[in-house]
Order: sequence, then structure tokens, then C-alpha cells
Amino acid sequence: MQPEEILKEHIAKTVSLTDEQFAYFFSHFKYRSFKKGQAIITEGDHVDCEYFVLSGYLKSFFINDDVKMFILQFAMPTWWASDFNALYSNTKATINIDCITDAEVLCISNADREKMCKELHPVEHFFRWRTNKGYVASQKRLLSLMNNDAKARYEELLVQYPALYNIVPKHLIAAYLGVSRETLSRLYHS
Amino acid sequence: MQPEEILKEHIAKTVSLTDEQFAYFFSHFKYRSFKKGQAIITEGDHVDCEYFVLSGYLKSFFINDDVKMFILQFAMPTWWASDFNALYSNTKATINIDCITDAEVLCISNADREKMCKELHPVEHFFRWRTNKGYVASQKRLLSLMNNDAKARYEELLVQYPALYNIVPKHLIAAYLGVSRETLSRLYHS
DNA sequence: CGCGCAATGTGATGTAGATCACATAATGAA
DNA sequence: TTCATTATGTGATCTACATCACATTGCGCG
Repeated sequence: MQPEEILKEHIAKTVSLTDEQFAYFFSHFKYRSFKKGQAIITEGDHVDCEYFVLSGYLKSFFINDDVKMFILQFAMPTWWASDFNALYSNTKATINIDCITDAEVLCISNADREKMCKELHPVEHFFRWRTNKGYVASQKRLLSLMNNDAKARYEELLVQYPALYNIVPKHLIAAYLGVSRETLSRLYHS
Repeated sequence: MQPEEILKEHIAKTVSLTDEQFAYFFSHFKYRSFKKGQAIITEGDHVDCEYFVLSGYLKSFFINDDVKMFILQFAMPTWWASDFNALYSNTKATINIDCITDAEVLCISNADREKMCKELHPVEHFFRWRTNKGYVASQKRLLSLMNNDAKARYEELLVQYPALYNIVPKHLIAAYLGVSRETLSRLYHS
């Protein structure tokens, strides 16, 4: 499927745009492809785009002072990724995004997104719903982190995103769950 | 300050509405007041409103199978609260909201919010930004929960919301931080 | 095909924070 | 003011998970 179709189908799940509206909207995106391991956003960068994943897997993560990695999100096809904090408050990136596999994305600049939201009311509606979904998911994860132990969180993750099991190395899954890779290893060998 | 002014000032920080637009928007809100300890949303309820806090403090929280409480959010004046998951996906409430102090709120139904978003583009813009702010805050809290120990999280909270220290009982602060009340007590007595 | 590095497994030990148990304030309603 | 209830403090113990150390496996790449 072509990039244009993928995005169109994704948007259509939430709002309806005429073909002309969509074509205009789409014209503000830029296609980019990345190799496995390549960085998309690095801490300290100026951030001016958000990314719609066409193919492949990304991770957004934070590295603390002890050089320990925490994964905020895996991004899979049709998901959006960026350092939304930096993007919206126009500050330097505090998180990193890179590619777990080869990946293709569509990117749109912050300015263009805001312009589109202003010019096309349905686009603003779309982005409101997208963010809302992200917010709700983030709250759920917060609860899970406080309420469940590592094993329960691991099983929850596998039920929700079984694809991750095969594609994403275990030490990254551990960094998402908030446990050490050793603990994760012990969890699923018992 | 009157409810109308409080909301108006709050909205004006993000978008500008004409007086007529704002009056129309405001006409969809209903004023309600609650006593300390009173429940606003209870798990299992049908949720059809979101709440803008005029005065007082609310908490949104989850009770697990062991009857242990986890606080998702404290809501203070000019904050919004609801079970957004239930509200947007039209399912029964999975969280509770009640009053830490006497409180006054303005509530708007889901249907009316959506209607307002449709009829007044700036209102949709406002709600997009509000949700975006919530999303970013939630991601930050997630990182803090994975990265910092209880003491660091406690200090972070006090720096961010010093008012909570005097107003909110310590065992609720513990339930927000994700530690036991005993541990919290030991933390700040050393 | 085989070298080297990254990913994973597994034991031993350390520790933050939970849990239990009980004492001591506060608060608030009659 | 008194009594009951709720909030808080503090010791003793327990436990999930981290950390360290090292072995093993797998895989990208020349």
C-alpha cells in the first residue's frame, strides 16, 4: 500500500475529509526512510517534526544519569511518534527516538500541523482524538505500573501487542516494563 | 471571582473567543457544588460529564482488588477532571473521583463538548491543547515513576505543587506517589 | 565461514520499600 | 467535653527486584 493510502485510511477512521482536503493535507508530509538503529530524534536536538510510521518499529526512550534506558513507547505502523513535550513547548528534545527495525515514516512539521489544524477543522478534530487516545493509554500504563508487579505487566504487554514478542529484543521490553533484563528473563522462564 | 470569569480567563490563555461565543459556550456548563468526601464519579457509573474545578480539591483514583488506592490525579482550581477513558469510549467508569475538600465545579456533558467542538473551531483547539498538556504531564510522571525512587518523586511533587503539602493528607500523597504511607512517613522524617 | 559483539541466561547477594503490628496524635460529630 | 474515627509515626520483618559476575547463545558482517 502507498504512503498516501496508509495515512488516508488511518485518518478516515476518525474524521472524513474530501479527496481534495486530504490531498492538501497530505502535501504537507515528507516521506523519509531510516535504517535499523538509526536515530530520528536525539536528546538536545531541536525538534520540529512529528512522525507517522508507515512500516517498521521505532522506540522513544530516555537515558538517565546512570546510562539506564527507559522506553516510553514503541511505535508501530500507523502510530505517531515525537518528543511531544519539546515539539509543543518549543524546547530541546529530552527524549530520543530511533529505529528498532528499518522504518519508513511520514513527517509533518509542527508549524504545518498547526496550520492544517487551523485551516481544516476536521484535522484539528483528528489530532484532538489522537492525543486523547494517547493520554488515556498513558494513564492506563501509569496505573499498571503502580498496581501490578513485573510479571503481570509483562503478560499484559504480550496480550496487547503480541507482535512485539518476536520483533523487539527482550532487553528493550524490559526497559519498557521498567524492570532489569535479568528479572525479565527469569519471569518468563518460570 | 464568578464561575463565568474563572472559566473565561482559563480559556483565554489558550484561545480567543468573542464575548458572544464565550457566552454561548458557557451556557452549556452546569454549576455544581460538593461537600468534602462526596463522590462525583464512582466505579461502574455511567460517565457523561467532565468537570472544571472552580474551587477546592478533587482526586481521581483507582481501587484494586486488595482495596489499595492509587491516585491518578489531584485536581485543583482551573483543572479538569473526569474518567476520560469512560467518557470518550462510552463505557462504565473504571476510576473514581471524589472531593478532598468542599468543592465547586462546572460540568459539561460529553455530547455538549463535542457539539461545542464542532460548532466553534477555537473550542476544539482549546480541548486539543488541554489534552495535549495532560498527555505530556502523564508521560513525564511515567518516566519519573520508572526512573526515580520514592524520595525523589516526593520532592519533585512538593516542588511542583507545594499547596498539596498542607491541604492533602499524607496517605493520599503516598497513594499518588505509589508508595505505602509508612514509607512516605519515613522519607520526610530523615 | 568464522570472528566479534550483542543478546540472553543464571547464580549469589544487596536493598528499597511493602507489610504487619501497635502506639500516638488529630479531627470531628454528639 | 468526650468518645470514635481517621491520620500519622515507628519498629521488626519480609520480598520483589536490582545489581554484579560470568557463562552461553545468536547473529551481523568482513
